[in-house]
This record gives sequence, C-alpha cells and structure tokens, in this order.
Amino acid sequence: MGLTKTDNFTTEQNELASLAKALGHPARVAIIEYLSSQADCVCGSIVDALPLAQATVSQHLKELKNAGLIQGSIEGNSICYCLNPEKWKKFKQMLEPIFTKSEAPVCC
Amino acid sequence: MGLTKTDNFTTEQNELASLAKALGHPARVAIIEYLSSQADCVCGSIVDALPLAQATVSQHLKELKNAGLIQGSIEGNSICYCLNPEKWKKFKQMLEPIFTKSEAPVCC
DNA sequence: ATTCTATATCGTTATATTGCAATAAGACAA
DNA sequence: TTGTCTTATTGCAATATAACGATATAGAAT
Repeated sequence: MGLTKTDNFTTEQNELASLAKALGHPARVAIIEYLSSQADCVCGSIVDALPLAQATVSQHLKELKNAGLIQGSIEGNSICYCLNPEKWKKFKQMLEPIFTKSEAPVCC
Repeated sequence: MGLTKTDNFTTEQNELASLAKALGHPARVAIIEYLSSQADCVCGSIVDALPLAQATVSQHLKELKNAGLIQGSIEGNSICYCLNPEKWKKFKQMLEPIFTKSEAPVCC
C-alpha cells in the first residue's frame, strides 16, 4: 500500500520515526551538516553546496522543515535556514535510551 | 525518479542516511524498542508484539538487518534477533557532532 | 516420511519519494 | 511598472515503499 499504519503506534514512536525519516536521505544529511557548520545559511548557498537542482533542494528543505529539524526566516531578499535546537534536543532525548541499551544487548 | 543520487554524496553521508532511513518507520522504531528492552528476542514474539501481519514484520526486520542495526541468529527452531552494538555505536558517533552543534545554532 | 512450526519470499496493489524542467510567487531595484 | 533575483510550487516520469495473502522453505517433532 505504501501507506504507513501510524494509528497502531504510539505518538512517540511516530515522532521518532518522522525525525529519523527526515534525516534518511544523503541530501538532507548534507544540508544538516552544512547548516551545523556554516555561518552562511542562506537558501541559495545550500543549493550551490549540493549536487542537485534548485527545485530538488527546495523540496528537501521543505521536508526538513515539516519534520521541524530546521526553520527558515526571511532575510531581506532571501531566506535563512537554520537548525531548530529544541527539535534536535528532543531527537537526541528519544535516541539516547536506545543508544545506551544497545551497548549491552539483552540477549544473543 | 525515485532514485537517490548517492554517488554525489560522501560515504559517511550515505551511511548516516541509511541508518536514519532504517529507523524512519514507526514499526521499525517499535521493533528496536522491543529488542532493547525485552529478554525475549525471538522473531515470533516480535510479530506478536506488532500490529502488523507476519509478512510485513519480516520485511521490516529484513530492512533493519540490511542496515546493520540488528542481527539474527538461529535459535533452535526459530530466529533470535538482537541489536548490533557496533552499528549503534557508529550511528551515535555520527549523530553526536550534529547534536552538539545544534545546541547553539550558528545563525538566525 | 510426514506433519507441524517458524520464518522468508513472491506477487500484487496502493501510495510515497526522488528528481527535474518549467513556471509561479514574492521582494527589491530602477 | 518593469525587470531581476530568490525561493516555492506544479506537473511529470521513474523508482521505492508499505502492506498483506499466499506460498515456499527449513528445521523439529512425532
């Protein structure tokens, strides 16, 4: 079907999946890495930094924005995108218990 | 096209995206959470714990296995799945710098 | 050998995603 | 207003994903 049965899972599970999914594409990883290290966060710079067409980058930015991982603010003629600290904090908090438990698997 | 241009991104970016993508579905989040807290890691128990058909769960397990996040070992008549500590460690190591930098965004 | 049990794979349908060219929309400049 | 620059949206084609019933496979038990 291609249609995820979100109703059968908890809000937390859906939230974590949504964040992970947003990061689940190399272009979006590249955008996040760019934004986390670059002072220049103007949309046009992101497009230039990626090996994809402007329309494609715009779409990836939209998905990251929908997931809440980044936010955009109008900066004169262009738009400045940057990471959303709160969302990343939440992402980290949801992953941490899994990271910890994965260090010493329960069985096998 | 539906075909990701992986060639244009670094191995690291593709690797991180691949791990994130594997976790990018609530059913797979549920499986991981189950495996990280349950002593019983037999495949059948996972199927019972999820609100999805056996074939569907098997497919999700396959994807998690392909990404390397879990590994399966034959346990008598059935199969025991468990988290792969090394892969989770790598996942954590790749995310950590982003988590850190996201605490204090460069701009905006 | 046959049956049972557990898991994987196949085939199919519906929907989602990726990518881009073309175009629209918005802000600013002249 | 007209043009220019920047970003978003639309429309399309190709591929991927999610879900499941049906079936195959493989080991255990009888």
